[in-house]
Formats: sequence, structure tokens, C-alpha cells
Amino acid sequence: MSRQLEDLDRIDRQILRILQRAGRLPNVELARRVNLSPTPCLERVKRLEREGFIRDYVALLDPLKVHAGLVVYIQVTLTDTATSALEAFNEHVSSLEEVQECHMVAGGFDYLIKIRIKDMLGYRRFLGEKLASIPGVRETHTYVVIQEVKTDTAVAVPDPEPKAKGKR
Amino acid sequence: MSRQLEDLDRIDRQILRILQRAGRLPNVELARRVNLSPTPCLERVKRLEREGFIRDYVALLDPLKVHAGLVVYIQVTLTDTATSALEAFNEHVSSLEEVQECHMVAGGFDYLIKIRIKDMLGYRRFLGEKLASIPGVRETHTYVVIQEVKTDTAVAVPDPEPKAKGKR
DNA sequence: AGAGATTTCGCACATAATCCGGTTTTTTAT
DNA sequence: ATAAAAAACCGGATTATGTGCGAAATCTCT
Repeated sequence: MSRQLEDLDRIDRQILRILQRAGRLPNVELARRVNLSPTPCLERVKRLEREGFIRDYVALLDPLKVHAGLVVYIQVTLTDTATSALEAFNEHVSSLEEVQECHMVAGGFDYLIKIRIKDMLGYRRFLGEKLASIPGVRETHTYVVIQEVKTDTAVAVPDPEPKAKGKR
Repeated sequence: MSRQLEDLDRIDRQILRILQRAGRLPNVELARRVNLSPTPCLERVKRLEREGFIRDYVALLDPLKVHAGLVVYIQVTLTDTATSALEAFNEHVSSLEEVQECHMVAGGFDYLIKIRIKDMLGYRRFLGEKLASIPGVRETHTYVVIQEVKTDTAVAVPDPEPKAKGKR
């Protein structure tokens, strides 16, 4: 019923690659680029949305211009690692607007959090007023980002295998 | 000439918040939500784009469906920390499609890299074939993500200060 | 080779984006 | 405070884009 990545032909993958970089590209222009007429192209896009390959469309802002130019990673270790404690922590962290990402990791500490704030004062406020007030936080370790070398929301979409009895 | 965040009124900020979550929202609908007619609303959006508050629009894919469900963070330490060596490393890393983010950090190690791959095999391949082949890599440390608690591309846009001699 | 299914195309229609002129509101200066 | 100037807003007309439908073309399978 719902297709796998393997079921997508070359054109579907092209569409995904293009829309990852230009989400507002008019359908007529998208169609031109993948050598289709607008109708089947739109049909493909809609289908990719319906099947969940495309999750949603967003505008990306310039972090510097909205006072979120400073990126800080924070390692967090909890005192209690019972499931309920973890879930409570998940809830708390997810509600903090400064937190862009939060991952539970294996290999040394429990969580890795990425936050965006304006400056060091913003970081201090976050740590003191927000993170520290979450119960069960045993230890934090801070990594301040000096330079953002690469930031990309796009993921690689592999080319289709030229199957023996392949599609089209 | 180019406005600062402080120069944006309540409506501009509303627009930014909405478009961060629904980048393809039709202008007529956006106008309705911020209580404007389509014309001035579109003018504001275009202006925000022109001034660089809105960087671009993208489609977000479901990582699981495109074989990029596994997130791994890698700490990397270089042998040589001269500027030229750092720049060379930056170039190399940026060209790797698995790398979603790469930051130079202070506080213990040199780089923190976030990659997205299909599975552990993909990780091994990345480490062995891609990262290890970059010259100057002294040491790497891996953090495998067990659970993605939060992932958000939106940043917080603060409310405007109700200035004394305020705008409008 | 031929029947059936899928995909494609082109045209018609609906919706949204864009342009233009005039009006109102806000700002600036006296 | 009042008047002039500037900026922002609105409504309707025009253009472009998105969307629905039937026909043609392509591909699949026996």
C-alpha cells in the first residue's frame, strides 16, 4: 500500500532532492526540471506527501537576524534513568523553545541537546532558569560552537537500483 | 537600510513564526491569520525575504523513509590545528552528503559532526571510507542516538518591546 | 501479439499571486 | 495641535499557477 524508497523511480527521487532545497518552487517549474508536464508532476508530489516521504514545508530564518546566532551543545546526565524519569525529562525539554534538538545517546552520557540563543547571557539564563529547574538533572557539560561549518536540512536520496525487471 | 529584529512589529513576527511551521501556506490564508488583506501581507513577506530574515523555503523529508533514520554524532580531533588545516577539513566535511551539521567547538574537542545514515553498516562505511580518508584526523569519538526526543527547525521569535515612542 | 492497467498529456476551470490606483493611517515638522 | 509628507493598507483587475477530467500513449503480463 505505502511505497518504500525502493519503489520510487528516478523522477520521484529527483523531485525529493529538488524540493528539499526549494520547497516553494512552482509546480510548473518543477515539472520542467524533471521533464514532465505539470499534471503528472503535481500528482507525484501529492502522492509523496500523502505517503509521508515529504513531511512538511518550512521557511528557514537567518538565526543571526532573530537573535539566535549562538549555538551551544549541552550534555546532560540524569540522576534517575528509569523510564518514567526519562519520559518526564523528554516532556520538559521538548517544551523549551531554545531547544532545537534533543537526542538520547549511548556511549558516555545520557542526552545531547542543541540550543540556539542570542549570546552568552542567553545561555546563562537558559541554563539557570530553564534547564536547571528540570528535576533529575545530575550533571551538564557545555560545548560552545565557535563556527558553524555546515548546516543542512537536506538528506541524501540515493539513486534507484537499475533493477533487472525494473520500473519504467 | 536593512531592518533589525527590533524594527519588526507584531505582525512581521507573527508571519515569521507561521512560515517557519508552514512554509507553503497560501498568502491569502496567511493574510487572514494575521488580520490583513492579501496585498500588504505579501508585501511584508517579500520584504522579509529581501532583507534576509527568511533565508529560504525547504521541504522536510521523513528520514526513516529515505534510509537516513540513524543519527550519529562524532567528535573529531585534528592533529594540526593551524588555520589552513582547519579550512581544509571544513571543505572536506562540507562535501560529504551524510553530514547534516558540522560545528567547530570550544571545550575539549575540536569538531562536533552530526550525520544521518541508514544503519550501523552505513555508519561503518562513512567512518571508514569517508571520514578516515580526510587527512589530519587524529581521533574520533562516536555517540549513537538511541531516540530523537526533539527536532525542530524553527527558532523562537521574541515579541516586540512596547517601546515608549513606538512604531505604528 | 493483445488485453488491461498505469502513466502521461493537453485543455478547461478554480484558485492564488501580482499589479495598480486611491484611501486611510501614521509619522514628521512647524 | 495642525498640516504636510510618508508609509501602510485595501479593493478590484490582470496574470500566473494549481487542479480536475477525458483521451492518448506506454508499459505489464499472459
